Amino acid sequence: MSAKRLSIVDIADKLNISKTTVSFILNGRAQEKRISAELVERVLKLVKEVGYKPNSLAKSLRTGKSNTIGLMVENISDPFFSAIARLIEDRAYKNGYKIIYCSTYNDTQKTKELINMFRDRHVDGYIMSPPEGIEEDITSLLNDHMPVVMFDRYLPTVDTDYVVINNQFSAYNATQHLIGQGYKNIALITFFSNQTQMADRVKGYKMALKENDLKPLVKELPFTLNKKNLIEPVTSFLKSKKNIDAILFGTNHDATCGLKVMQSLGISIPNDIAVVTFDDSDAYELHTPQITSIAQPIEEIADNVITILLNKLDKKTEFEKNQAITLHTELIIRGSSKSSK
Amino acid sequence: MSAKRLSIVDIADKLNISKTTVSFILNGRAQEKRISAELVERVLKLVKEVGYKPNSLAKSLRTGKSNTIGLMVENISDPFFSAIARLIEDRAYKNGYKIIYCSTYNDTQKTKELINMFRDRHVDGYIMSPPEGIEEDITSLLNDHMPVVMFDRYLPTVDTDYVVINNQFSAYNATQHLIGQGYKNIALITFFSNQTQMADRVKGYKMALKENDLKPLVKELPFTLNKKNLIEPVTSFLKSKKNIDAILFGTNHDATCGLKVMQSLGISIPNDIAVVTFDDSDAYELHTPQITSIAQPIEEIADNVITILLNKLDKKTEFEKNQAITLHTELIIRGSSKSSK
DNA sequence: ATGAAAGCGCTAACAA
DNA sequence: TTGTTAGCGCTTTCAT
Repeated sequence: MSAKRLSIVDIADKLNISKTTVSFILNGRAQEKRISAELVERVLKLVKEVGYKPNSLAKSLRTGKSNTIGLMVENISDPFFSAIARLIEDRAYKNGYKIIYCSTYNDTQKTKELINMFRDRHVDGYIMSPPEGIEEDITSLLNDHMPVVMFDRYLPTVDTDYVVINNQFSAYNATQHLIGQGYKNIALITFFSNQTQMADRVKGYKMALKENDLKPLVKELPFTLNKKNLIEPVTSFLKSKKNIDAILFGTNHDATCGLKVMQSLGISIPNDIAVVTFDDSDAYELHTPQITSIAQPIEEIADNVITILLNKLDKKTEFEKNQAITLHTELIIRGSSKSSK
Repeated sequence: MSAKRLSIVDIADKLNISKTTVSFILNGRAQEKRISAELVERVLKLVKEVGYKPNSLAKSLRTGKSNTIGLMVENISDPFFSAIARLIEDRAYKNGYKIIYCSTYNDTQKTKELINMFRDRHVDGYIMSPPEGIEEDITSLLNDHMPVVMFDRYLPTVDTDYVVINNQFSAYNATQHLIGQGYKNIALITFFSNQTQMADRVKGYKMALKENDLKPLVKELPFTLNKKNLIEPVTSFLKSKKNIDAILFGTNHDATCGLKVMQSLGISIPNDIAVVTFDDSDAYELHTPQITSIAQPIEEIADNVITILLNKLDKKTEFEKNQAITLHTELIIRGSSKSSK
């Protein structure tokens, strides 16, 4: 067992032909090179017989193409990102691409290093939910003609393809819904960031309030992997703001934590406080009462992202206009935001 | 911008030395090769200045090492697996390894192909939660001296390292807990598989019942990504078995689905039916009542897995005994399994 | 219609 | 102490 791995030369030698010929045949250029059908057949047969597989490293070194996509998400263990990752992975593999992935944890420095690693490994394209402060690195990537597709958020000063949702309207719409149900003291609890998606959510929320002459109240949380770190700030916030009658959560992470706090404080939903959150999840459907959520079109997001990237990867002509795709969310109204008044 | 990427020769030329010297210095063999500290300094300075990065493909081609780990999980969007993936990824990157990952969906054929892809890409080691029927492929990997670490389950007929939990005892213990609370008609609802973890869970469940002269009732579900496919079988099962007073779910996937069905059927927990499930999750803590769960030691699992693999990767001497690590779960008793009698 | 040979960027045995 | 050189396995130009 474990015989030395065969190389293209071995194949060529066994058939007493040159490795060039084998290479042409294996790369589907037999026609073009007018290699006899008979020879093609023999080569293919032997290849199958001995289970020869070209060494992809050598191939990559030579061609400069690695058939690898670098996928950088905020956190692979977040349900939103892992769902997207799974769908992207599927399509990528089906198209002959492998995925190298990593989580950025919104850490700029870490992301810079990761980009370097990816670059170093000659990934053919990048998919990322970028943290702030890496505009330069991305620009440098683009200058090297690397395709980069962003999702969930984008960098306003960098011209790339991206796929996002209509964050501002989604937040606006959700807030209007709460207002329509008679709530007047609506807080927004969200992790703090200048990233576009967050900025837009805050904007939409404030706009709805303004239109109704209500006062915004935003509680910004730090970005943290550990929900435990959020318990304390959320608890003290809820304890100090007794007049809040509704909350909009900016992400599922924030909401899950917020719900736990409300549970432990004995706050009744929606009687004491109504709840709406970004991102849907089984947990919200199972919750009593069920939680109203702003559901992102996960499949559509993943689909658009990978389609755009595969397209760019296909064409030599990479001088197409970049695409900015904005998808729509669905406000799923459930018990947590029904008026109790 | 986007100047042609520098190679080691460029560095050597600029300094009028040979690329060998540069290579030695960059690989920390300057001492050993007694290269003058002064030269080392000059090289390092230039390298930093121009931002030279060795081409890792070329390096891999030459050394046969890719500094890549292949990670194959059942489904990256499952919270259990994505949590493990995140932790493994972290440690891997900290140790200079990248991760190529994929989801197997328990599909044997797909997994075979993926193993070939990984092998093709010269990953240095494998981490996987293996589906059934790939014993041969793994054996072949082992014969080629590739380190393979399994987790969540293992293949009884293949001698590899693996990290699992004490499934049988965990199921036994949970079932005993239900019995202790006075429940007598305890069903096990789980996705069907001959994989070790599932077989052991069923075994533990049955053993507890037998000890108490109770009758087992196992509802096997198909493996499916889409929870919708489980709704129907679970619903009809619950409708037809009116005398069930408690359920043990085999995975979080099954439980989440089961809870939805119970919700829609208006089954009260624990009054009508008590519930315990494998795998803990925020959703269960948020559920009303909170769901008793068998919590797996995620950090410990990930930690052991990656530690074992990194060790193997480090040593040239790979002829150490394989490790079989069995970790313990924690039965977190909550409202869903408290006696109502 | 097929082959020889150069070279992708790197490491390491061997020379000097 | 440093350099020469032969590959790793593949693609591709240029010959034949």
